[in-house]
Amino acid sequence: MTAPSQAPTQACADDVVSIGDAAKATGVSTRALRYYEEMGLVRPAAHSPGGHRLYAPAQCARVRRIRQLQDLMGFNLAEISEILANEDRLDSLRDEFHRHEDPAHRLRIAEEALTVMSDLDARVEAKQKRLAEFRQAISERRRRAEVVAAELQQEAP
Amino acid sequence: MTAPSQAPTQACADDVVSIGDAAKATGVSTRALRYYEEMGLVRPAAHSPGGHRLYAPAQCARVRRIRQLQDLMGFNLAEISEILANEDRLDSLRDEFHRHEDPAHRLRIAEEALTVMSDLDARVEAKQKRLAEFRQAISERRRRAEVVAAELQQEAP
DNA sequence: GACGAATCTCACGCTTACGTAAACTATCAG
DNA sequence: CTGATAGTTTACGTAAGCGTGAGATTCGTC
Repeated sequence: MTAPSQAPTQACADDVVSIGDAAKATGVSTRALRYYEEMGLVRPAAHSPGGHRLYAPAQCARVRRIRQLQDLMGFNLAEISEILANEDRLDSLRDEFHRHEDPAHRLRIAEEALTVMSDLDARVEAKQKRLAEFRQAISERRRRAEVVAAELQQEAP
Repeated sequence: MTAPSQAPTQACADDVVSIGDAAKATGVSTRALRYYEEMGLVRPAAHSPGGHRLYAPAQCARVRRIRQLQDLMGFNLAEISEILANEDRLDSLRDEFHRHEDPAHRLRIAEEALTVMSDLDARVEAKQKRLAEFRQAISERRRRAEVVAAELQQEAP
């Protein structure tokens, strides 16, 4: 198993930053970082001997991803947790794929990846559909109003 | 001004129901109904002499609309409040439109309706756009995986 | 090694959207 | 008129997603 961004690896030792710098780099508060960790969303790449959290670029990217899913797409942390789990699974499947040569094995991996992506997609599709319907309803009323307005423009210019 | 679903009219006297029946009819709790009222989203059509809330079909429809915007589209009550205000405004513009014959006046009404609808649409468009981008990203990865899987199918059937 | 800044771990506070219990009152069947 | 049922207000409880100290440690710098 290899969930890259989430793995509790002892870090590449290099380019890890403190929680404060990670916060600045991602635009979230240190409190939020600790909260995400508590919720199992992002674990520091390592800890200093004294117990301070250390974040590698991968973790910062993960945090930015979390905010994206939150702010821009309106998922809650529970949903985000599942989505990230799926994405992590995809990454690990990629790794596994490249580590094996056997076509039959690769096929099984590719197929699992496809189901995971279907799951991800379905999750979003539902949300998107509602919005599309809503916009449809608005745009219909809008077109009718535009026709009326155009007619009135002719009548009383 | 005529905001149909929201007007504190003394009701059509007919077919108004108690809060309990309104709750059953809309699928929300009585607590939620009182909360929506407190937040200024839905006012009962009338009250019984003893002070009990009475809901007409229009209010029930409004409540269902609220849940739709909440559950299916992920708006919070503050946003919903604004959306409903816009929709109420559209309704009252419709009424006003039909009460006046003057083309110039009608044109002004139609134009305001158009701006209100633009506002409503813009609100949703942003949300929808994010979701579309997300799905796009997924479907690209998906297509690549499908190609790989197809190739492997050939190789090891 | 000392000192200020940054982190650490509790731990309580805040907002949203209600749930839930308490103590009364209104409505309706009989 | 009498319950039983349903409704009313008031008010505290809850889960999510952090904000904000408090008091103790640790880090980086001189």
